[in-house]
Parts: sequence; C-alpha cells; structure tokens
Amino acid sequence: MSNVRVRFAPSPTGFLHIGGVRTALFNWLFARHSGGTFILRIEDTDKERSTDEAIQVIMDGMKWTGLDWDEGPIRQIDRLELYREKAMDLFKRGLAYWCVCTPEELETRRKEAQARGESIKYDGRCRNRGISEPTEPAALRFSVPQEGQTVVQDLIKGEIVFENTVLDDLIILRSNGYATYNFSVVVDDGLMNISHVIRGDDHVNNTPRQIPLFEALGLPVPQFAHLPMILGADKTRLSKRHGATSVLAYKEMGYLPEALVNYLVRLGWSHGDQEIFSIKEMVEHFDFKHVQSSAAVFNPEKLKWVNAQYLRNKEPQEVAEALTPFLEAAGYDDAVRARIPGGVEALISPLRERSETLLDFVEGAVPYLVESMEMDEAAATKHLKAAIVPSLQEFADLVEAEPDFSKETLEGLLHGLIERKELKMGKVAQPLRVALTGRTVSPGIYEVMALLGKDRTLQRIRVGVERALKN
RNA sequence: GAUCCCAUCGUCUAGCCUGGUCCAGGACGGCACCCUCUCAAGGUGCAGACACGGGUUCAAAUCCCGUUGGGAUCACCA
Repeated sequence: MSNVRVRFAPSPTGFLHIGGVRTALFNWLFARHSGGTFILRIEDTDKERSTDEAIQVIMDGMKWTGLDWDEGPIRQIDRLELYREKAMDLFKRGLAYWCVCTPEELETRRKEAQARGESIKYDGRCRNRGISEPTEPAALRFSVPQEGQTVVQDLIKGEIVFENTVLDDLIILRSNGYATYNFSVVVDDGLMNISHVIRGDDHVNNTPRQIPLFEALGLPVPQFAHLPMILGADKTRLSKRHGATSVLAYKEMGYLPEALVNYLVRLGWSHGDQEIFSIKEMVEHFDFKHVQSSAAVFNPEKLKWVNAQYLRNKEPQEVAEALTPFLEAAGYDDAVRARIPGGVEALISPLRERSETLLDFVEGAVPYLVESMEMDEAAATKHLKAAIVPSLQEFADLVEAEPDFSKETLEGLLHGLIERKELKMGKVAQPLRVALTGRTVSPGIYEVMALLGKDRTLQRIRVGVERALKN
C-alpha cells in the first residue's frame, strides 16, 4: 500500500450530484492507480441542512457507480470537539483571536466597502484587541500572515500564486462554538494524512486560506489537484435547469453505471483517442497530466452513445439482468416475461442495436410481452389494406401447416410466397410487421416472429387480416 | 468591483511541457451515400476549430506579452 491517501468529502444536503461523482471518481481512480487509500468523509457540520437520508443517498450513488471506499464514512459531526480543541490551541499560541464583531456589523461594513469600491475583506478590527475571555458572543479568527505569498503547486493547473495581503482573517470557530468549513477541512485532511486533495476548482480560492492553517497547525500540507467544473449547455455550472444532475436519476433513466463512469472519466481526462475504457484500463492509465484544465460541457447525447456501446457489447445475460428490474417496474412480471420463447435473454440480441438506454429497451419489448397488443392506427391504415390480405392469409396457412418454426424455414416460406406472387419483400414485410407488432418499426421480421412464438404469430396475422378487410 | 482560473470543430478531446512530422487527428452530433423487410446497427464520405493582436524564431496550435471573451470565488454555507 502506497502513501497516497485521498478523500471524497461531500456535504449531505441533497442528492449526489453528477459533478460530485466525477470528483469522487477521479479521487478513486488516483487511489486505485497508485495503490493508495480512498476515504469517504461526510462534511455535515451544517446541522441545518445535513440529513441522514442524504448520507444514505450519497453512499447508494457511490455503490451504484462502483466507487468503493476504504475508510469511512467519517462524519465531521462526530469530530466537533476535536476541531474546538485545535482552534483553542491556535488561540493559546497567539495565532487566533476573538472577534466580537456581529454578523450584522460585518455585513454593513462589507456593503460600505463595496460601495467605496474597496476590497470587502475583514478589516481586522478585533485583531489587536487582545480579548482573552469574551463576555459577549464571539467568533475565533485565524491571524493570517499578511506578508509574502502563498503558492499552490496544483497538479492540474500548475503554479498559482496569491499575495497574502488579499487574504483576510477567516473565522475558524463560529460564535456558537462550531468550526467552519475551512477549518474542519484542514484539521481533517491533516490528521487523516491526506496526501492529495482532489476537488472541484471552485475551491481554488479556498486553498491559500487553508495552506497557512496547515502550517499553523503543524500538519503536513497535502498536494492539490483542482478539477475543472462541469457545465451545462449554456456554459454555466451544471444544475437542475440542465436536466437530471442526480446520479441515481441516471440509474432510473436506464443508464448502465459503467457507461456513466466511462462518460464522466472522458469529461476532463483523456488517453489519446480512446473513448471506451474498462475500469481496469481507467485505473491503469489515469494520471493528472492528462486532466484538462478547462471546464467541460455535459453532453447528454454522447452519454447516450456511450451507454449504447455498453449495451451492445456486454454479455447478453448481463444485459438481461440489468433489464429485468426495468421490465418489472413497468409491470411486466415473471409470468408476462415467460410469454417470450427464450425469455428476457431472447430480447437482447434483437433490441440492443435499437436501444440507447434500458428504458428504450422496455419500450421496444412491449409488443412481445403483451398478449394482445395495441395497434398504431396510422400504421394499420397505411399498411393493412385489402390487397395484402391474400398474401397474409397464405403465409399464415403455410406457417400453420409447417411444424418447424425456425428462422430458416420461415424465410423459405416467405420468399417462396413472394416469388410466386411476384411481390417485393418490402410490400409484404411491412404489413406483416404492422400486423405482428402494431408498429412500423421493429427488429427483423423473423426475429419478431421468434419473439412472439408460433401461436401469437398466427393469431396476430389473423387479426391483421380482419383489420385489413375493413380498410 | 476584487482575486483566481480558463481559451483547438456546435460538444468531448489529441497535439502544447520537449516549436518543424498539423493547410491540426479522433469521438459525439449533423449531412450524404452504401447495405437493407422497417428502424437501427455497420461501412464510406462531406461540412466543421487553433478567440484576437503583437512579439521571439529560419519556423508557433505549441514559447512570451497584451486584448477580448467565458467561468469560479469573495458568508459566523460547504
């Protein structure tokens, strides 16, 4: 086991966002690539917004995508005392001070400063007051060094330099006694020996605030890798407006977890021209050198394409296993599925080329699942005409008299009929398709018959004939 | 407004570090054709980008500077 220790640290305030999964994925990939440890830490210090359900949803999402963690979930709520101790330690060492400015005062001063066109950072008013035992509500602020620069050697963006004068004395302990995010993160990353902090680049501006804290606390400063954001089609941060952003929503929409992961890994990382990666290949090739430094637009079309690739290349049995819960959810139980000769697995080959998601699959499977199907009226009107009746009739009679129902036999029967009647294949196949499936679009006609079985095939052709007679 | 980040086809990207092999390659999407019992899948082809302006250099997508444009962050949220 290497010294690489990384963490994914979501705050449980809602669902697991697609961007969060990507962050988790890159952490996981780096850990697995380097034989390190991947830690799940829950940042739930905001008691108002954090919920247990959200924690469960995060874990469910990670399990679904296969991102397994080695340690945790560690909850910050269980470590509040620790943060308090570390903060007071800083105070005792003169590196932090009590601030009695109220939130309202601070807000007012920020507005005034902004109105004057000045920096809105904290003015350091309480820094030299030397309050040792506050008698009114007070927050503890960290005295940020104001000289020199803080340099971040980012693994993705390179060197980022911040003048320390732009940094203000951040609050590390709120007046209610709870640690703030920037403080608890540093304490945790330090104490957990995190070697690489891999997070969204919306955190770059937090980094120069955190580095001096590591140093003041005497904790090792990790390396940083700031991942570019995922944007919506309008180039703003991905949000609900852009469609589904919860991972589990993609599960429900019929995406395969490995396809989602594959799409996500290519969003910001590349390995030459390769598009499809097995998990093993991702782990093997992952590196920060090929992580893009600019933001990427989430493209649902390409996700669909990737999903389709997986649907087409997986073992039929595995696709069937993934599909079954969706059929079940659509109300097609065991008994219904048994209507198809060969069962659910028989659906895979004919439908996989025509489906991008498992939901598409269900849609395409309907005619073969139901006992009596719905007829698309427009299709019937167009294709089931009186002129075709003799052909359909004859074909049904031939099939009925023929004990063998194999594709080859069926093909021979239909071709013989077409030649005798001097018809075009399309002239017969299309009415047949409509009679058999109620639709103008389906897998090949012989595959359709195989999925229906002999009885339903005959029965539907007869019904089709009835219908054609009325046209 | 301040700070920081970013900039190759509509989108994801290769190439950039280590200038020439790039009149810029692949993929999604689009279009056309082929295949064909429909729809797909598959095959073939087409359109489509180095944001702009200056340098440096024999030579720049690649290095430097500036401009413009986009994004993120500026809380006793995380």
